[in-house]
Amino acid sequence: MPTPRPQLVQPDPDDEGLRGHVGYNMKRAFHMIQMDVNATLAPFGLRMVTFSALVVVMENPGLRQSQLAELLAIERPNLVVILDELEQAGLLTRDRAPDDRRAYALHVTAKGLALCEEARIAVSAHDKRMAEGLTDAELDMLITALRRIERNGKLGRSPK
Amino acid sequence: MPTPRPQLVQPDPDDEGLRGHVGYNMKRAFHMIQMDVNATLAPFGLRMVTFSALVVVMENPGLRQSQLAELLAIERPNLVVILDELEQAGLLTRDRAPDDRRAYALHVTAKGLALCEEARIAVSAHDKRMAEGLTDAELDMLITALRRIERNGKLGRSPK
DNA sequence: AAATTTAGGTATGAGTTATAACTGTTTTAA
DNA sequence: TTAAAACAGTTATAACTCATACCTAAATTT
Repeated sequence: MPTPRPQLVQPDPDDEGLRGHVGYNMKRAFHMIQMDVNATLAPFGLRMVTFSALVVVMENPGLRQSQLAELLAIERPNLVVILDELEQAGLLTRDRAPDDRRAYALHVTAKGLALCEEARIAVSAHDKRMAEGLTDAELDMLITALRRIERNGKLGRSPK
Repeated sequence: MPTPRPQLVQPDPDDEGLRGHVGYNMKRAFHMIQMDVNATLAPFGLRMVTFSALVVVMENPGLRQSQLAELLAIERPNLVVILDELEQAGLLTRDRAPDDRRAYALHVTAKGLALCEEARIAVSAHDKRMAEGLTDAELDMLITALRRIERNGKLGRSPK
């Protein structure tokens, strides 16, 4: 008696088989964060990357584009349009570097500084929202673990 | 005396101003994981999504496409090409559901099962590699935190 | 029986990331 | 002191992911 192929086995299907993998959970969590942070930054005319660039330039005035690309782990060609966006919005300037006529020294404008401060408050609120239910210690450990994973990934790829 | 604008302030520029935000750290960590897991799965002809789909179908035989899309948080249109890929590779089948002529019941083939088991071992090795330096307890907490964030994001968006 | 909903699919557009190659400038070396 | 190499920024482009609108066939509702 050939048993017919079962069509519906699980009464309540689930993805628990994947939940043990870090990558799967992180992909889903990151997707949520990305949605939320972009919605948070939209009123400021910013995206996650442009916000990141703005903060780093603000805290490292005079930075070169290549340095910024290196810090943010972004390819230089992609950074160009990001800076175009920020420059056009009047949030930062590309000043020619006096000692190297190839390079630009990046500076945040007063307008950029003000917007960045406001956006930062909004992002911090977003952080708090997304981390609801986690203790401060758990949050610290989360960030430590994420940095550890990033570092492990770097070590694995191209020891340079 | 008008002071000239400083061009290089930080001797060693950094992105510490962003490191306090969960999203920034997660983006970078996830990027590393994605690189590594895709490199890990490439020899099997799989990507992160196709692997995920394969595992979930394997553990929930007879699943409908819409159920799979729901479980993986993927839009139905995007799932189509993923299943095309897996079906063409002979790893799973789309069997017409006897009780509903619109629907397909998904099943993993013997070939798919074998490949999936092997790929899983490779992915587990990848997990271990990426989590090096974290204790089991820390890893558990990381996953718990990620699921918490995912859930917080879901609650925030579309209460449905 | 007509209207609505559902399952799967097609087509398409937006957004992100990566690569190759180019211009102009600086540095290194012959 | 030129010639070669390296570097800063840019352009163009391709691959991949994700989302939306719309279509068909079949089921369900009214």
